[in-house]
Amino acid sequence: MTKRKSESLSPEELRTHGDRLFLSHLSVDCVIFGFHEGQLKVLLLKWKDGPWCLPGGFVKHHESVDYSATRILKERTGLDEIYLKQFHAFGDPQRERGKRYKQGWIANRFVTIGYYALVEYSKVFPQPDLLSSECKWWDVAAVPDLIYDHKQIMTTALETLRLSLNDHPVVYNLMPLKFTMPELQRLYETILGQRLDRRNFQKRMLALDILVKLKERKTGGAHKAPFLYRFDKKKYDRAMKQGLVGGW
Amino acid sequence: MTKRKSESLSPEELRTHGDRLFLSHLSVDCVIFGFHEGQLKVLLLKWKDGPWCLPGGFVKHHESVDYSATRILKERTGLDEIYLKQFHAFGDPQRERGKRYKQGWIANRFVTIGYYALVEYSKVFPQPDLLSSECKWWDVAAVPDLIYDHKQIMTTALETLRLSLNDHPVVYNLMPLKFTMPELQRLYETILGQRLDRRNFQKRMLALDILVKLKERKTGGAHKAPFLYRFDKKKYDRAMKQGLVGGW
DNA sequence: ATTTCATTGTGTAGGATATACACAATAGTA
DNA sequence: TACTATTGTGTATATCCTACACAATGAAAT
Repeated sequence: MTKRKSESLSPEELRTHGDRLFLSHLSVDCVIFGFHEGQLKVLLLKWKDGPWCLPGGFVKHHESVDYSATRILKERTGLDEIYLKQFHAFGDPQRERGKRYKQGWIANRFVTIGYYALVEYSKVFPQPDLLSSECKWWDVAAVPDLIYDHKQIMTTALETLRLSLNDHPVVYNLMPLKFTMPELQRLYETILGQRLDRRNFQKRMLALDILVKLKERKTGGAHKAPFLYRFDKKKYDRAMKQGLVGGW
Repeated sequence: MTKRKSESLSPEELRTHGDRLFLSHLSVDCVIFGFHEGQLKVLLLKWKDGPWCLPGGFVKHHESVDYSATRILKERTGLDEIYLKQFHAFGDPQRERGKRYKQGWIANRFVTIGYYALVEYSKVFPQPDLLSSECKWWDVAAVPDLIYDHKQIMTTALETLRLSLNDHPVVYNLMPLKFTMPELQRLYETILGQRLDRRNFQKRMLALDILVKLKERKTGGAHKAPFLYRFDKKKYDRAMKQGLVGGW
């Protein structure tokens, strides 16, 4: 095994001899969530002349899988230091049925490891990769047909996010620096797929003791100006570590 | 690619040419939990002339990863139809440092997918595999040094189990058909690593509405004979599906 | 300038749930 | 027969969750 390999492959080389650079049979797919104008969004790629799919990639020979996910994320969004969490591996041999490539390395069976990312919408500049013609945000509620089992991967990611909301206030990573309580509530509601009581929501959020109420209000809206809040990063980090309730 | 391959390999063939039967770079490890005499147990293998490790194996070319885990479990415990859950993939390139094999297929880097299983102790007849000399239960609190990152894999499994206890009454799979409330409490306590109040525990368990109190008592103990309980499978299954509390 | 209206800010009462704690009953043992 | 560790059951309190009401406000409509 040579010590160093070419650090990049052409699309053609990838198809035929991806194993020069990457582990065989293993891929990574990222479900990248954002939040904008009251809607939960997910970042999708469109293959040249083909279907939509999740941004994904492969694992280099001497690279950790976590790092692969980070790298893919960086390539697609330009973002570093993102909240990124592995949530499930998808290992059905039929998961890629209908694959377009019948030959070469790329035609192999791939087990894919799913990660979801929470990013601040406004900071992202979507970038298609070499095999793609488009890279853009979609409303979670309105994603088109996706390739292979990518729809299921997305659904599982959302499900995981929804559950983790119970014990971890992960939404920090989706919100801008300053935000109003109604905006935060909208985010919870889209993730949970359920309306929440405005007053109880506020009480619950404040009880977490991770928010700071600012003096400013958000003006420009057509009604009473809501206060702005920001996260108290220290308290937020502590809450993330400890978990929220416990149950036992 | 030939359609059918030999369904088994000798240990030597596995070392040198495992890829005839298995996917490269991918393995499965199982953390098999049991409960006996008030202690949470985990099933470990000992390599011939080597360290202890988790029961694991590889993924056949046309087999789902879930099935691989099921197969490995069956081989080690003789059990079918077991509660088995994927919990994390471990993909650090350094995770197998100190590997004994320097050559051949087995020397490759492996990303491993962790599953944990909950089994009824009394039904298990531990069986070593071809590479192992021993297969036996260890107290979770007293497992020896394990190979590679297997200790961390076990810890992560336990952590996952502990958290899932909050929303799913998974212990069904660890208990015998009939059991007493103190026995059930002992199980919760060992999983959680924490003492619980006897009276509140009972109330909480009964409130789940998944237990049936039997007329019989467990005799033979040195004190007041406790009642026996069993799970109401229907209600239990419903509780497993729905989750327990919700939070939101 | 005044009214309108959707929205925000804040509080309270009631119910459900969790926690802390006490005493009687009992099966084997001394 | 008394003793002891354990089990069965209940209650009072605090805490949390849920449902709901009313005043304040800022832009838009009149």
